[in-house]
Amino acid sequence: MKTELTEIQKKILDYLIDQKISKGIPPTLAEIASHFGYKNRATVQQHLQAIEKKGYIKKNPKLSRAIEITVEDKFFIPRPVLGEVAAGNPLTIYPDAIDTIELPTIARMPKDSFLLKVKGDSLKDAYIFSGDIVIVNPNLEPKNGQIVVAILDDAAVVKRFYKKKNEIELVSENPEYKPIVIDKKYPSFKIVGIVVGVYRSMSKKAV
Amino acid sequence: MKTELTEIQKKILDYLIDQKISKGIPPTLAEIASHFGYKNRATVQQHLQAIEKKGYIKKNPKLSRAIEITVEDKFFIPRPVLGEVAAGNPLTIYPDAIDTIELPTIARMPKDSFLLKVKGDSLKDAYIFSGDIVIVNPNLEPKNGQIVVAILDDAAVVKRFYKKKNEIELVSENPEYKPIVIDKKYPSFKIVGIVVGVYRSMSKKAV
DNA sequence: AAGTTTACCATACAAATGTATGGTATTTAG
DNA sequence: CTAAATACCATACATTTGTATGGTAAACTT
Repeated sequence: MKTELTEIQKKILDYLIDQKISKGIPPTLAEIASHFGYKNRATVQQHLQAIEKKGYIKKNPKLSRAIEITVEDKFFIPRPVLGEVAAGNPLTIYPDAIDTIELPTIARMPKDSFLLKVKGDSLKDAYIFSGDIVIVNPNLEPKNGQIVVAILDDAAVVKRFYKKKNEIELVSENPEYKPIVIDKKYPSFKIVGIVVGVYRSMSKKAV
Repeated sequence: MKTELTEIQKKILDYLIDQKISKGIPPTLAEIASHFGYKNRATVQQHLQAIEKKGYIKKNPKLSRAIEITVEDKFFIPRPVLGEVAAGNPLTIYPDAIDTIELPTIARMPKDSFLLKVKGDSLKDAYIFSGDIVIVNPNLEPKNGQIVVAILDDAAVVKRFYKKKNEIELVSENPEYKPIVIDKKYPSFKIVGIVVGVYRSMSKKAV
């Protein structure tokens, strides 16, 4: 029953998905109409009916915002990964998203936190591997022993954090890499955030 | 400004969060009222006002379902972990939740999927370790090479799945453990679901 | 040329929704 | 004891929302 969508229908479906990611809730007919410049909701209504007929969404009648997205392959939603971060030697951070990963379900990012893809194996004894996605929270104070993301001379690293008297030590879990020691006042050093979780998608294929 | 919530207010906030996770959208006043057995929406309305006053939510006036959860420390949402699952030798599965973990909202799970805590190290070469939380989707067909959760004689295991002619082979990544071979018709064997993701919380303290 | 699909508009309406106001009973704080 | 906070109820009302119906115009079948 799944026919192709027309261009406009595709745009509306994209908008539905986009809203569910960014706002957390699907829009109302009025909001869709306003976004696309339609002067009344009936137009949207008819588009939604067409999209539903083609099997991409399911509407719960009478209830507001009750648009369910039923497309199987939209189950996983691409989210931008802001950059790669080196667990071993520093890597340059990318200005924009370099990649997207498929995070399960239509989910909202925790406020203010972001994702980084780890490259390198220096944290392998902390069970973080190349390709893993770390969830970074920039609003927490790092404590000794926690794993942090830091910027050092325009490159980003993921290391375990230790605060000393006048300096900060960033150590790798992997003994092959030596600790980085930075003076606290070193200008081009900044803690980006602490790693609050590690996520790895297994959906595509086996490792 | 963040005063303590009363018991009932806490329950309502929990319900809001829960609905946002499971249904994807916040409930309407009527839905909340019906869930708690209130005979009219005004009661809910007053509770929401109280919760908003205490700074836990933010309401967008006039709009339906426009309840935003603003609690910073609700960054992580408690989710029940349904049981432990053995990566090495089979472990008994628990009927009810054995634990809750704080799952970041980004790693939110596809509908119907659930969490299991891995115990044992037989999958350590697939980078899954004891204590990790696996996200299990019961609605996907397992393909060869994927990591699945299976029930075998009332115990659950996490293994890599291989389908043969008349039997199914469940292999560990760790060479110390031997593959389990099951006849396809073996009665007390069932694939529970496939592992779509692995999550590990790093927030509490360093490993 | 006639019919179908697509893409809009306008109007109308019932139900859902949020909100305002006032009331009662119980508990808690001063 | 009095006042305030809490936890409900009832009623009322303006919007919002979803939906039904009918109409116009362009594009594309057949």
